[in-house]
Amino acid sequence: MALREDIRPDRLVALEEEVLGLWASENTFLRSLEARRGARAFHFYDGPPTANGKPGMHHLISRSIKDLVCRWKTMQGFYVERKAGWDTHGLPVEVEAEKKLGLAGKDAIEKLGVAVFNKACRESVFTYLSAWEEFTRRTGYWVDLQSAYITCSNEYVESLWALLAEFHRKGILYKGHKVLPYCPRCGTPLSSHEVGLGFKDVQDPSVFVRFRALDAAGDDLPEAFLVWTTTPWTLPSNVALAVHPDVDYVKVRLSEGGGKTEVLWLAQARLHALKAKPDQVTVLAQAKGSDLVGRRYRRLLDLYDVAPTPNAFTVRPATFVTTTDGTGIVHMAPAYGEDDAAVGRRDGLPVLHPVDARGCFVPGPRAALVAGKPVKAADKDVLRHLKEQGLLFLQETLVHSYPHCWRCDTALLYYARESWYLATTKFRERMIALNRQVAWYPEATGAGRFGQWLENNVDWAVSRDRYWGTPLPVWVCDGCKRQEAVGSVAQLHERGGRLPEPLDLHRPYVDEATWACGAAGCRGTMRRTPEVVDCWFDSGAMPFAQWHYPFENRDKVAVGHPADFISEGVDQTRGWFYSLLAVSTMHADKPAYRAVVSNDMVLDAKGKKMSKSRGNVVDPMALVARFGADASRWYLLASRPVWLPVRFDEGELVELRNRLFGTLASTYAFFALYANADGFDVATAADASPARVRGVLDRWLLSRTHRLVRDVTADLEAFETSRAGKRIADFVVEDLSNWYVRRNRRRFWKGALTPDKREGYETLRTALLTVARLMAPFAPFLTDAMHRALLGGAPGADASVHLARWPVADAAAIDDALESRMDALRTVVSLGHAARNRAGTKVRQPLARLTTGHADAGVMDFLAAQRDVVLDELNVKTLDLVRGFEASAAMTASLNKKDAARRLAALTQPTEEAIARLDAAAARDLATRLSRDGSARLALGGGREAELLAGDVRFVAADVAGGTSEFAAGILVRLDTTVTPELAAEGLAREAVHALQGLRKDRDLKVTDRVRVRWAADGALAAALRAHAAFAAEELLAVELVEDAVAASAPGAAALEVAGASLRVAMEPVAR
RNA sequence: GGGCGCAUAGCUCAGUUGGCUAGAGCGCCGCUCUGAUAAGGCGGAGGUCCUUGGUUCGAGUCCAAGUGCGCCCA
Repeated sequence: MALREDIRPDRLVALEEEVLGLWASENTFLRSLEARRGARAFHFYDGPPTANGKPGMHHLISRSIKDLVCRWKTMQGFYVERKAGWDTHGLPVEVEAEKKLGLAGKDAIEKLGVAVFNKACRESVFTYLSAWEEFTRRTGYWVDLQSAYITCSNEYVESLWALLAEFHRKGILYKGHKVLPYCPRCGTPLSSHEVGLGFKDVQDPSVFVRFRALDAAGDDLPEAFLVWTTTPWTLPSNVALAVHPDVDYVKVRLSEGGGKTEVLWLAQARLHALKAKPDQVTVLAQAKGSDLVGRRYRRLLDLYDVAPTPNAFTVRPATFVTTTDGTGIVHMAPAYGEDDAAVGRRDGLPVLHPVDARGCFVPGPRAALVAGKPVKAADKDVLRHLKEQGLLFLQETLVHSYPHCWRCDTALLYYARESWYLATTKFRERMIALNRQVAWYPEATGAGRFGQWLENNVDWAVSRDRYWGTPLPVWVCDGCKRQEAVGSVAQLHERGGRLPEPLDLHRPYVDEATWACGAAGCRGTMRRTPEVVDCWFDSGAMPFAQWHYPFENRDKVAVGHPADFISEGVDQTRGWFYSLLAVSTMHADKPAYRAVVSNDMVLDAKGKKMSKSRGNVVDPMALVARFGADASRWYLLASRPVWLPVRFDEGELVELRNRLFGTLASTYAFFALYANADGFDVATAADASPARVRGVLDRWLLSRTHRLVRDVTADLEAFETSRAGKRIADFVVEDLSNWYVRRNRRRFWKGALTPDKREGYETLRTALLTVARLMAPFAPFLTDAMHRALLGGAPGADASVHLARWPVADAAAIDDALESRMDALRTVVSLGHAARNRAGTKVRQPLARLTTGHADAGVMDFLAAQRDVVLDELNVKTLDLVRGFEASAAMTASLNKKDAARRLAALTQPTEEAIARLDAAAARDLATRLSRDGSARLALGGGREAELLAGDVRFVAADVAGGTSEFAAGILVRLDTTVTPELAAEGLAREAVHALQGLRKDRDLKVTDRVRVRWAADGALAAALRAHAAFAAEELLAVELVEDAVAASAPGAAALEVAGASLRVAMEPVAR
């Protein structure tokens, strides 16, 4: 069966469409799964994208990684289930719906009705569903969309309820306070995204305040804690101080002018904050922060009542305290700082929040100082008061970046609000331990960014005061405040909660389910707390919820959790990567994944983030339509490690398509063309192996192929996709195309299908098949077309590369010696070209002699055996191999530091200098001694001496003689550039053949077409053609080549110019 | 402001445990080859390996500080 010949560089995109058609009609993806059913599973979790935005480049890169790994593992024999998912809840969906409905703010939503609003949210969720489906199909991302999990489905929500109810039962889910950025003018909290829009440099007070220390009995001590703040208005709400437990603190006596002294505590590293001269400061005592924990102090400002708790107005430990500014002692107001609130929750501190929704202090019996004032305006009143009380140590101003409302430019305040939390801090040590079991790529993200984040873990604020999300399944009694978590629809029904049909586990329907509290003496009603769940909880729970666990599929979760592999962008570090780990740790005390690859961003060519406002967004579908999914995927996977940012540059994509995919396709096309011409039938071809193949070039290519298999497999095991990709590209371009095929052109072109030629075809076919398999996970389209063709093009899907097994390297096929000898041969050829170039002699002009030599006997023998390759490549008549030839050149020597330096150590540099000083004769003498004795001593001066071994010194030709010699890599080449009349005639004949080949090409003759040629010329050209008629006829596939007068009107007539002379020809194809 | 990462030729990137006389591809200039190729070959121009200091016989590589950029967080 003939090989198809239309796999060509110019048809790459068309081939992709064709392959997509095959996959659709043959169900190749499902077949690839079926073929592995029952095999060992490789578990993969797909992070859910949200379908109410269009797919972008960042989706293409992370999906390319996922697809690569899943296809590769499938080829390795694993069963890799790929269940898709859709993220459907959350604020972005609500904002979209608000826009669509023309609503502004929560009041408008409530007025319209939550039912109508959530209906709009649900409808908007899949706005771009078809775009996503087409993106998935066209880019070759193999994922099961049919069984995709959808986070807003009743089943999914019910699974979340089960988890949340479990957490509530275990005491992990609780109600507390959360500090949110809040605009006092607009009266609304802002999301972190909105906060990011409004940072401005502002001038704020920077003040140091004395907190008077008390002893255990509550009596004043003659010392104070020195504390720094930029928000004096929060001082009335102070309830504790914080120190870092591991930081060194000192108690110092500070002498001011006039014999005044005072005693202060602060961090040793912050002593300079006192702005005192060294002789004014005496250290009285030293303590770790942990030693100070529990110390009491006198309340700074007693403006508002507060219910004291045991830890109130004491020193607390907190690792967020730094010594980069301030005093290392931090004032804590849990109502106004998230760090403060976290410590407050941990240590049971009261929350003092005397500020109203407009940002003004509330009235109070002792609060005249600030009551009714906007908080920022109260700063100066607070400071004046502290100064009067002698509590203000130092007052300055500071310019720093502070968030402002992006709408009205008001400085934001951080306010405490009620919120539900997951007590992740209780699991911090477990999460850290479990994270250590995870293989992170790159490693630094796991240990660094993620590890640090875990170290500083705070409880997860898991509720949102919104509408479109998983309803928090906690019902609270409006009488006795008793809480009940509901873990399933059935439980809800058991309690008497009723839900309207059809079932929809969302607001407002779930809110309608109520029942009598029933607690002793309570006549209250159980009502659902109105919050919905942070959508990160949705995605973090997907290992369980995607299977409607624990209601169904317990067995699947038992074996499929944790996943073997997940991958997303690095921006998910604190998103999905965290929520997965947190939920898995709390529920199952397991990590959620064993290996995670986090890719970096796709930036524009200038290194700027792609954004709509900048107008530099690249549409992945447009890219794929122009350059193909193969090239686009390869570019993202292999242009650099995926965990570095990509600067997307179209020019590089063009280069990649041309160099790698163009070369591969044309290598295939070359094979198909000649194999078909010879009637070589791939369907009956055997796989080539070194044991079967006699040709050196064939054995060499197979050695390179097996080495490639070995190295690429190792690269992929380490998720080093770029390393693997570069190896493959180098192999395809350098080894396969630029050497093997180039060297085999004549072998395949000439003559009939000899056994040797068959071996060549089989070798090339094996190499192409292997490369197709190695490349298939990266570039699934072209490789599949090639693979099917190379297996004979028989109908049926089994020939798909995606059903093939990943190649296994045969160590016995890897021949180091052969490969290094071939390198030497290629060096000889390369040097020969350089010599010709320098001499200004075209390769078409034959030359008589090339002389070369090499110290290694194996290389010499190889060069002798392969002399025809050299002669052909360089168009010379004879190759002289001279042993020791390189020694005849004038030489300089240099120290091979890599090998010698470790042994020579401190003598390295003197030795290097001594060797560099050797003249040509001394260098040759050293070379002689080293090659004869294997070692030599070299005097270094100063009575020192270096012992050198044979490999320690490199010898380099110092002086290349004229334009005829070249030297590199231990090989010297000398070219005899004399052109005798005979050689000139042959050169001329070749010029004529070249011109006639051009004519064949111009006439669109097939490579295999025979021709009949008549020609006429004068002088040297005529003589040359007569002398080399047989050669010319063979090259031209001329059945007849006769010298005869050619009339311009003759059929197939043309006038050519050859080396300045005129050649008239008539060329006609011969009907076969 | 904090954490993490990155910084090597005009561009994109290699550079493994320190041994470098710093490489590749593209682009540029010159020459050349070609009946597989959107290619290939040979040569050339182009580098304070971000800066400063340190460790070492020796630093692109290790350490410290700084600068710039990116991401995440505040």
